[in-house]
Amino acid sequence: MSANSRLTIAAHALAWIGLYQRQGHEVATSEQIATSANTNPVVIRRLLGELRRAGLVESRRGVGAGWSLARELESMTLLDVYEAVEPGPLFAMHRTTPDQECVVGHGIQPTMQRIYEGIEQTLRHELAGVTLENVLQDVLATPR
Amino acid sequence: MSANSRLTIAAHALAWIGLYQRQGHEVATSEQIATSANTNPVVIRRLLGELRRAGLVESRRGVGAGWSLARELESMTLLDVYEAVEPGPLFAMHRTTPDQECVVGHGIQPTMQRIYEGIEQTLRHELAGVTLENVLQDVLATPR
DNA sequence: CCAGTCGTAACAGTTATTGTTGCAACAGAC
DNA sequence: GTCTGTTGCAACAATAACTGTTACGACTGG
Repeated sequence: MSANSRLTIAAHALAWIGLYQRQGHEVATSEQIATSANTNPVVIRRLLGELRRAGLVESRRGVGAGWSLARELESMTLLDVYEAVEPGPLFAMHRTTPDQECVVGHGIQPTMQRIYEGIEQTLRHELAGVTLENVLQDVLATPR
Repeated sequence: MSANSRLTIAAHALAWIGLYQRQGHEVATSEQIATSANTNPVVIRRLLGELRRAGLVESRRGVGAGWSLARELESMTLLDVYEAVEPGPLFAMHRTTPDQECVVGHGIQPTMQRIYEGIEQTLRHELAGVTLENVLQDVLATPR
C-alpha cells in the first residue's frame, strides 16, 4: 500500500489553525502552517483548498489574508477530513477484467467488492469517532 | 490513496487453486491462474511467492510443477493474505519531521500514530473474520 | 538429455504524491 | 491609485510504487 500523508497533514493544519485562533488570531497563513508541518506552503494551500470545498475552512485574500475554521473543531471528525482529501477506495479490483468464462474470474469481483465495502464502512465509522478537538487535546497533552 | 490490487489478485489465486484442487488436480500453474485473472504469469508467481513465504501455498518445480495450498481454505483468512502481500501501513506520517519547537508539530505524530494504530487494529479484525473458504463459496454463489 | 515450470532479475509504462517555481488575482493599507 | 502580502492555480520535476513484460537460469520427472 503506497500510503500517503494527506490525512495527517490535513489534521495537522486544522489543529494548528484551531489552536492559533484560540490564541486570539483571526487567520493563519499557509506559510505559518507549512513551517510547522515542515513542508511547502503550496502543499498546504492545496490541501486546505480541498478542505474548503468540503466546508471545513474558509480563506480570505488580499493583505491580512489567510485561513480560518468554518466550524468548531468539536463538530469536525476525521471522517470529514478523510472524505475531503482521500478520493479513492482502499483496495483496488483487477486492472483488467478477469476471465468471465472462468467461475472464479466471474465471481471474484462482486465478492471482493462486497467485502471491501464492509471494511470501508467500518473504517468510516472509526474515523467518525474522532473529532479534531480530540486530536488537538491529545496533541496538547503530549509530554514535552 | 493509491490503492493496489494485490489483495484482490492474491485472493483470486488462492480461490482458483482451492477450486482446482477440489476438482481433483494436484497443482495449478501460474499460467492457468494468470489466464483466469487476465494478467501475466510473472505477476502471479511474484504474489504466490509472498504467499509461500507466509506458509499459505507450496510450489513444486520441474516437470508437472505448479502451486498447491499449504493448508485448507477454511483456515486461511484475508488477514493472513493481507499481511503476506501488504507491507506498509494504511496512512503515512509527514515525510519530513514537523517543527518540534511548535506545540502542534511536536504532538501531532504520536497522536495520529495512536489513532492509526487503532484503525489498523480494527481493519485486521475485520479481515480476520473472512476466510478464503468464505470467499470461494461466495464466488461460487455468484449468479451467472 | 528433454520439456515444462518455477525463481528471479531487469526494465518500461503508468500513476500518485510531494515539492517547487512562477505569476495572476485579490484586497486592505497608505 | 499604488503598494504589499497572500491566496489560487498551472506547470513541471523528482520520487516511488505497482503492474506488465522479457529473458534466462534452476530444477525435476520422464
